[in-house]
Amino acid sequence: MQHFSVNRVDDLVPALQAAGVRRGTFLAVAISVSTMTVTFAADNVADDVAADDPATDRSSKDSVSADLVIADERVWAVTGVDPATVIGLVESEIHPRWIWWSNETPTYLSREGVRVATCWDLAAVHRLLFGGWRADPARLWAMMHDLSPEALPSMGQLGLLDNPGDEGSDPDDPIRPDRHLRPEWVSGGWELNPERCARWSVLALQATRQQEVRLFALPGRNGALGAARSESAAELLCVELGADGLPVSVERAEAIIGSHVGPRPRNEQAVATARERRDAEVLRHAPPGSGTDLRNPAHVRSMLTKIGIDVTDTRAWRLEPFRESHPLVDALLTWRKAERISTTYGYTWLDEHVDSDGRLRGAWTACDGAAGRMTAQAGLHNLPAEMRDAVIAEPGYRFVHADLGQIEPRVLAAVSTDAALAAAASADDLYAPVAARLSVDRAVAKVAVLAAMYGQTSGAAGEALRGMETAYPVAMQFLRDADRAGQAGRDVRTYGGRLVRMGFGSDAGVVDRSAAAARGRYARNAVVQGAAAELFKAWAVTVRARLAPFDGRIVLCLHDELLLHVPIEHAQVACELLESALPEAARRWMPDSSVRYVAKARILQTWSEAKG
DNA sequence: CCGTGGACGTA
DNA sequence: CGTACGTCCACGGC
Repeated sequence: MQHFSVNRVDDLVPALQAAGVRRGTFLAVAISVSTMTVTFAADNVADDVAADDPATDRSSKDSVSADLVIADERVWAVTGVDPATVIGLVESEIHPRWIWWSNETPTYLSREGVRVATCWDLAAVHRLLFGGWRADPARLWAMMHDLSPEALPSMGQLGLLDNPGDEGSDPDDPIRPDRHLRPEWVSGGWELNPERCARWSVLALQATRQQEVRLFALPGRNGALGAARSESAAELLCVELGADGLPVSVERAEAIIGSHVGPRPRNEQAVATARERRDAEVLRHAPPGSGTDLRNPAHVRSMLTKIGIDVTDTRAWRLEPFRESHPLVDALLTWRKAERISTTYGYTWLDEHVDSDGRLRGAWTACDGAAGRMTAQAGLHNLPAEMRDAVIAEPGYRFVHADLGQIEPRVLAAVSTDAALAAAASADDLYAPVAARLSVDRAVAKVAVLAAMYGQTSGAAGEALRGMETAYPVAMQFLRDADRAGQAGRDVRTYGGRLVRMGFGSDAGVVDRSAAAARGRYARNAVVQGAAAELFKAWAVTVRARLAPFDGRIVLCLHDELLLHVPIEHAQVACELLESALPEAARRWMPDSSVRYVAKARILQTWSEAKG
């Protein structure tokens, strides 16, 4: 291990370069804040290639074997120098592909003002390979070595006594005799000194090689390696989204909130008074003696029964037809809307999530536990359309917005390799040629396509659905296969290789018919929604990379929608970049380019101008 | 205190 | 007897 201290840190970059570390080289890093240490590990044979060039991708080589014994990784350690500064230096001089266990590392780096372009996020790739969401190092390592995650060792109150796999072994070895990671290493022990820190980065490098082998081994998943890189970059994007936040005008937001629930209350008493006043506006229409708690659905339901409205639940869409029947219904529905604003998107929400710099910040995750869509907290993903009027670009900036048009049926065409549906995707409006093919109205065609993807069997879709069978048999068979797998409790994988677990729960295997049908729909939807999420993230991280030179930032990702915040002078180029990044990302996601994807980018001042 | 179901916002 | 998620609320178990 080469060791660099304050005096010799300038030699680090030349030493890395001399060892063959260059652009795109896998470089595992571990940061120990407590000992002010950062260590790097790289393969001894530096045969990595430019990260973003699919033509020279590792997948074209056959040199990766299943037997990954790494005898002599190269390791470097830097102590006594701010780790983030060191990493920032290597990033700007070399631009490696950083390897780390999870996005905790880029989160730390971001807080220290350092952002990197590319990485390999072991946790993100683990979620891809094994499904679910838990991806801590111990679990990741265990599953990578085919050890049961149920047998994960724990620290335990009594130390070694309750760790039978650990007798007589070396506490300085991070790997126990039973091949599990040593718990006391995982939970911070690796930070104790530079030697341990170095071992920790070597383990990350080894885990990466194992993941690569797993990805190559996925049958028929040429896209899995690209998905691993894309999902890793999405983790970086999520860190940045959380740090940057969404520009919001507090003044405008308060005006919108005020229009529903009145001005900002001055104290707790005023909150209660306003609430009672809103309640009274509904209850004055209610018959005497009925339940008075509007927040209790059971009370509301019995109240409605008393005025002759008998419903199974009190959801808005169910009550909507009765709006004219009785003034109570209209008052109730109006109350619900105001109550939503008041509780979820009211002044409290504003105070808690919009910082003094006018940025709405929430935590982002790059994939949910199911099909792999991004999620966001603090209401970022379910902001009422009305509130988007308060999402305003800052002075000197513009929003640049685009969404992926009809992304799910286009992705279905691609992943199912249905040539007829792919042909329909060549149109700006995919549903037009589908409607022509089925000899139905566009609206019916749309319902039929969505019904096929979501597993809906009732309603108006039935007839057109039969037309789909003859017009697009390949896509329909693909969906049916997923449905059957789900019903049988068999796991499915998305195009990019993400495992969607179906064998969950205690009742796996023996489920009643409706539960089996629900699983079928879940799987049917997951292979489409999940693949669409992969393409979307590939697009988003491509935009992130291409946008970097123009001081623009992605400030919102919404499943098929991107919102950029860009200096005015760069808004036009960002607009073009959003559109040109789509075919680039699609090509990387899936080499076969027979399906056309569409995105129309526009320059906006407020998000609400995007219509919706 | 915590999990569950109803309700509703987004895609 | 269309999918996913986040958030708030009331309830009922502990």
